[in-house]
Amino acid sequence: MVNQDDILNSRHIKPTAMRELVLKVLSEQNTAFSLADLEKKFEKADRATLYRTLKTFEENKLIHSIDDGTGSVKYALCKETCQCKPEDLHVHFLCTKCQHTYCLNDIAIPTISLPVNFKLETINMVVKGISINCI
Amino acid sequence: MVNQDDILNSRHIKPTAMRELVLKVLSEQNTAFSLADLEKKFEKADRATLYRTLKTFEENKLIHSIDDGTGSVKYALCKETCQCKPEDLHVHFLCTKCQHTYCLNDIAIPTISLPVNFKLETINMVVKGISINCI
DNA sequence: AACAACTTTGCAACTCAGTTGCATAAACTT
DNA sequence: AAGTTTATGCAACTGAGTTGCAAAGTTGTT
Repeated sequence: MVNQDDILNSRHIKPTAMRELVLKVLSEQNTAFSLADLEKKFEKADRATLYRTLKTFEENKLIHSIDDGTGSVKYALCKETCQCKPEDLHVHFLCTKCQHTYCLNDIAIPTISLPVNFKLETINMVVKGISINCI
Repeated sequence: MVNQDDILNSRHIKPTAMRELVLKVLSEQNTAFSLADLEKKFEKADRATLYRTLKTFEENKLIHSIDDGTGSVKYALCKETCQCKPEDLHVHFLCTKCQHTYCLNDIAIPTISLPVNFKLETINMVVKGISINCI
């Protein structure tokens, strides 16, 4: 098993106790995680600290954020090699019943040919529907 | 020119003075419009009324909503024939400089082959980058 | 035209996600 | 160990979205 500190260091994030705990929780999830979800896991931690921890992780590409339209931004761990460039991006799936958001890591976002007057930077693609667990 | 009331009636929305005004403003835009944008256009109208007007329009598929990740949902007129089914959907473009969101009506959302355990209902696809007007 | 029934509007208030300032605590530097 | 930088905790605020309720407007019936 890979050491949490190694992961943090490899992304140039100083490993603090708080950050190790947050990383641990994130790596135990199989669906994306909101700030509110995270708060529930840490009865005694401060919302602002968790918020800034997520921001730090995101800035350093340890996690990526997903805007799934539920009103709260969710986060999920990036793959080790991820640089969050367009070619690294994948599709996300939001279950409209349980509100869980899944990373479909194996489904790359299709290439789009934009009109010439638009220059692409990134793409957010969220498929919504029902996950079989919820039928 | 098509009559506002005819448009409202064709979507089974009772034409009131307020709704005609909102529809008029919406049809004059070439980018998607948020509730806050709408408020600015009507110094004296109430936010809740505008909010409910947009909701009514959306429920009746006169407009569609776009979650572009800016934190405020935007709205744009549907094409006459639109029923907001997956095959009616198009890609949206958010300019990260001016925050305007464009409907790319001619770019349909590509078909995705989902894992068998997910049943598709709808897709939100937002391409982000710079519009040439903003360079 | 007058009445009742229903719909829309305006006002006020509230929720919740996200965010920031500031003081304290912890970690790092020499 | 002293001083500098960085992270954390608390409090407070912003802004989008939303709801309850009463007043105003609309529609249908006689």
